[in-house]
Amino acid sequence: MSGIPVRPRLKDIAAATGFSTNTVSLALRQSPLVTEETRKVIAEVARELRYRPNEIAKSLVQRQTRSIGLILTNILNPILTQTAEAVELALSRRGYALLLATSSTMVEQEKRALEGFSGRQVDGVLIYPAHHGQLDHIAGLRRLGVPVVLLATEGHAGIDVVSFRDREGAYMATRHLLELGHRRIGMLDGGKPAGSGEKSAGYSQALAEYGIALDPQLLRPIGGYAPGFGYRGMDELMALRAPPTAVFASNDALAAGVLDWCSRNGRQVPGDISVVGFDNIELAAYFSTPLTTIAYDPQAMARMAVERLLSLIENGEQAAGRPQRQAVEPRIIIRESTAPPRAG
Amino acid sequence: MSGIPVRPRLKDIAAATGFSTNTVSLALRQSPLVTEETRKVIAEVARELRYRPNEIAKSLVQRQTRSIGLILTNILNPILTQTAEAVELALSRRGYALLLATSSTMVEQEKRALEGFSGRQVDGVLIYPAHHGQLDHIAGLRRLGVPVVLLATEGHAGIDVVSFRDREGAYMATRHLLELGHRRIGMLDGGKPAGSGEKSAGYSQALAEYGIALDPQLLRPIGGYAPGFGYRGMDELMALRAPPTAVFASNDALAAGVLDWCSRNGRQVPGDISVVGFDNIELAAYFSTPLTTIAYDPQAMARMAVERLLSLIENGEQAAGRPQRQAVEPRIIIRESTAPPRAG
DNA sequence: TTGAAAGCGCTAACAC
DNA sequence: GTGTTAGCGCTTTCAA
Repeated sequence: MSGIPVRPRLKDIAAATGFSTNTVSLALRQSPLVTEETRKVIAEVARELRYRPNEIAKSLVQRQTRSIGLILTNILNPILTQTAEAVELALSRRGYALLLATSSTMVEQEKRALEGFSGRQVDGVLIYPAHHGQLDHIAGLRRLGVPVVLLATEGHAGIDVVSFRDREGAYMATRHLLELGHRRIGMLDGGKPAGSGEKSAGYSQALAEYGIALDPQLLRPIGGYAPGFGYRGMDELMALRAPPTAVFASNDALAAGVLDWCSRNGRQVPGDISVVGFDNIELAAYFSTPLTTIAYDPQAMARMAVERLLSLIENGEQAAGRPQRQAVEPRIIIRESTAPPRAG
Repeated sequence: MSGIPVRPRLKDIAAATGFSTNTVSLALRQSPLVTEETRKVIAEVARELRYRPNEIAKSLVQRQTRSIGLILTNILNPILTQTAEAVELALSRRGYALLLATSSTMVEQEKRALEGFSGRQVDGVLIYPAHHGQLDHIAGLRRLGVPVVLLATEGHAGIDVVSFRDREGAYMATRHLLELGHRRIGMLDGGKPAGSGEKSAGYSQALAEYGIALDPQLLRPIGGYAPGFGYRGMDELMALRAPPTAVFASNDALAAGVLDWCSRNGRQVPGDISVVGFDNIELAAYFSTPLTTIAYDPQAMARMAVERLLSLIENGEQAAGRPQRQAVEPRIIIRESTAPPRAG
């Protein structure tokens, strides 16, 4: 019977072929320094032994792991899921491995994940930060020589960023409703640090351009992005003395809750109430009323971010000059959930 | 100004404190062999230098990386997304890092990912296989000494598995429709190797128990899981001479397409047609008609799988005895999309 | 209680 | 063309 299935090392191939480990190493890496013939012999034995190089050992000497770390707040958000998938694809195409961690939107957990990555010597980090206000620990990583690219709504001094313009997206959504003639427009903001978000800023900006004063009762922080929050938000919004004729929900799941509220309370969409979502999840086109929403291209975003990160890694980070900011533009997808308000 | 921000090594701390690298290593790992006092001195300097151990070097000598690899077919499937998230959580709690790869349901890509993991010396692998029929390369890994746990519908000789019973879930869905009185029940099967799946087996079994012959026209492989496939599947199904009174869609996205077809073609759900989905995605409760569907607990599944994998890793794999099979039971969530067929 | 030496599996520099 | 030597940053004997 054959030997114990221990992982063979270069040394084992060397012993079996009579060459030195160095020659074996060279041969296996297709070095032109090695004869065609020796290479064949060595390759053959390597195959027989099922040799697989130990990347850990390689990493130690080469001081690079060909792995990058990705930190997301959570993977459940469809936009982040798509981003993760696209990042993985782009990375594996380039021969990089992906280490994944989640922060649960907590800076402490984010820090821990970052330290873990750093200890594991990742060549770079892609991060969707837990809080846009607290980026210093990330900048610190960067200063330590680890290339970092932010996936975020805003930038930060000293760090590269690929941003999806939440603010502009929200602006487009609100503006669309304004152009249809709506003047009382509610917004359901699922963001955690309530109201502080980019989306509410875009909403406010659009209103301001139309000379409409911001009614704080219409801008509701609801504390979460699940459909149930949207449903409850509608309860509040529609209980107002002057309820809105249109609602901008800060993501599509919320909008699903809004649509559900409408159908359970006998309101037509878009007849009685117009609804705009955010994210353009796959199912948005299949809601009870196909949803008008804001779309990004998370794939494009992921590609840009990976591209930039790998260039920072491979062309020397500092050499790449000052931090670069790129953005993917949102666009509005108009479906059937928006229409002019009922006359009168 | 302070020095260059190079990553300090044990040696640097040794030089700074006057102790040997060995003592520093011991001290930093809280060895009782080292004096309280020396430990303090060393810890202090380590802090000042912002020392972080190089896990790669540690891995090389300890022959373990404290990382595990997770291979999924894709992350977009909500069930897999939830699984990935739960796996990440469970793992990070235990101090393990997660390497993530996707196979795109292609065995070749799966093999490549597996080799990548193996080269990177992961301590174990969790895998949702691309094809249940082709598991030999995975068993091979296992034989190489790498602990593996399958996330799958079926088991395989020689590999541990945590299975979600697709077959049983489909059986429950179909049985529910039969109990309501439906006798012509269509099934839309999104699975890739058409019709070969566990779900269609469960469907057939339920029919058989009711003495209903399988009508091949009613069991439609549709080639994908996106809502559009469900829509087109309905086009076919309802064009039959004897169309079904109920439809079992093999996932919830498909069911969304089915509901859409019904609303666009003037059929009431559940009045004219009953619909059952599969997966119980968050939005299923918010579809135009809240969807009756089959639910798992992906979190429980992930926990079981991680638990088992870590026990294989930490208690010595072979020692753990013969491969263990565990399963999470599906359950049916009855909402508003199913009802008895119209009389006559 | 601390230090010296060896070695994890590999690549890189330099001989020959 | 191929072999020898050293060393990546750490842990692990084994001495002292």
